[in-house]
Amino acid sequence: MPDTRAPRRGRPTASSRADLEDAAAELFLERTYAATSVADITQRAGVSRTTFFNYFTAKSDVLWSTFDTHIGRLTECLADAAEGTPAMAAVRAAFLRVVAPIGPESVPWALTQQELMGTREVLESSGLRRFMEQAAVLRRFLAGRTGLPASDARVQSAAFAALGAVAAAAGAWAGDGVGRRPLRDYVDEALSPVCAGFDAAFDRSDERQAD
Amino acid sequence: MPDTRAPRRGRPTASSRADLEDAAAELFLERTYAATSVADITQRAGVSRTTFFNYFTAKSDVLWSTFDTHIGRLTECLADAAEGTPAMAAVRAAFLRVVAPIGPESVPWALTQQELMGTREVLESSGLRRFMEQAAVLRRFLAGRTGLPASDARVQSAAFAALGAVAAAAGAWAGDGVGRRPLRDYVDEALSPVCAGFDAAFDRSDERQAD
DNA sequence: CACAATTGATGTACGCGGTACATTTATTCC
DNA sequence: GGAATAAATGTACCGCGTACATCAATTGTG
Repeated sequence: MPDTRAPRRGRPTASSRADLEDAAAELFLERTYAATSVADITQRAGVSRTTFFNYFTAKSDVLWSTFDTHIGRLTECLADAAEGTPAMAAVRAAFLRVVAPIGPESVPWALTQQELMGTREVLESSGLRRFMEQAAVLRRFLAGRTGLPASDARVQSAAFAALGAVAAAAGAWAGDGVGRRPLRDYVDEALSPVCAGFDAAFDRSDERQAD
Repeated sequence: MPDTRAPRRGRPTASSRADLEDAAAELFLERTYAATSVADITQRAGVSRTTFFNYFTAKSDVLWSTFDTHIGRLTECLADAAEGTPAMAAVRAAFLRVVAPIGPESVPWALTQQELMGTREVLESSGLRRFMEQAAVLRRFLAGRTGLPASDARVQSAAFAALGAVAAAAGAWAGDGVGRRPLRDYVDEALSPVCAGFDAAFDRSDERQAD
């Protein structure tokens, strides 16, 4: 985003996130993620180790670069959702907007080549922080829409279920070969039944609350 | 479990997991989790740093000791589930069995005193590995019961939703004060709607599959 | 009782991730 | 030609986790 065409003040950036990502991807493929140190990455990219941490907050962030750029829009996409629609339907719409710009070509390597890179374990431990962050976003939204507390079990279940569906969709998307359709289609299919089911459940709870 | 009353062969254990847990709990309360090093813990417990890693594989494991001892039973409890019952009903029954022995008194400190100990963040990053492990267990079970592939979005959604409900229940349980009921009750309430909803959805998908 | 076998505890050394911070280099604005 | 700004570097450090060799205490056996 800071691709400010107009030259800003201080020293211009010599390297870029993309440079580091490329170098990292090469090395991960050559010797797996675990066997590649941050120093290795920066050495190949031709920068100092310190520079790496100017661009990423952790080694595992490299694997999540594309994800991180898109997922930030979830909050605003939720805010855009029409007031009248059921809560989970709004969640579904928001997710579809978020993943809309992700074409069939932009699959992260970390997903397609888990075994090769040995990233499965890291993806889990580092991905789950992100999972919880988005779960918190969804919980807040669902709480606002349903009137239930954010700590309510149904709210949390719905949030987790939605994220699980999206994760499953992403997995299927990455798993399909070159003939894969855009991610949006997978997410749509995965979320439909989940959202329908929970919206029905929330409706019932509304009735109960009205007592 | 290796509480073999009959004395085994080699040198007997001088310290114990419990000793280290106690020492750790003290220090976490005094200076938070982050500010406590493994060396601090072992020093207070009166053992060497190396010994810590004979009892735990990571510093964060201390927070999950009770959880880890119980959750291992999930797989067998699932296996015990009657064949005829719907898949998610079986999941619910299995979870209820797992948490049955957990009384109102055995709340882990890490949950009740998150702010004090500063464990929230660590609980997330270390807890999520466990979350995924159990999610995999549930996915395998649900896939077997429903005939769907373990990678199916509905299967994964159901697994995540169930775990989310259990997590929410545990949070509510820990959040309630001394008057809390046994964890079993919270889990029961949280899982009921989720399991009912997904079992219904799986039924519909069975019909569709029959086409 | 001596001695092997076993098993827990210790010490040492190291690699790596991540942080902090001071310093240098390159650019724009005045 | 400077300030001011911002990126890049160097250095030093801490703590987690691992590997591995060594020591210590116990049981069994001849």
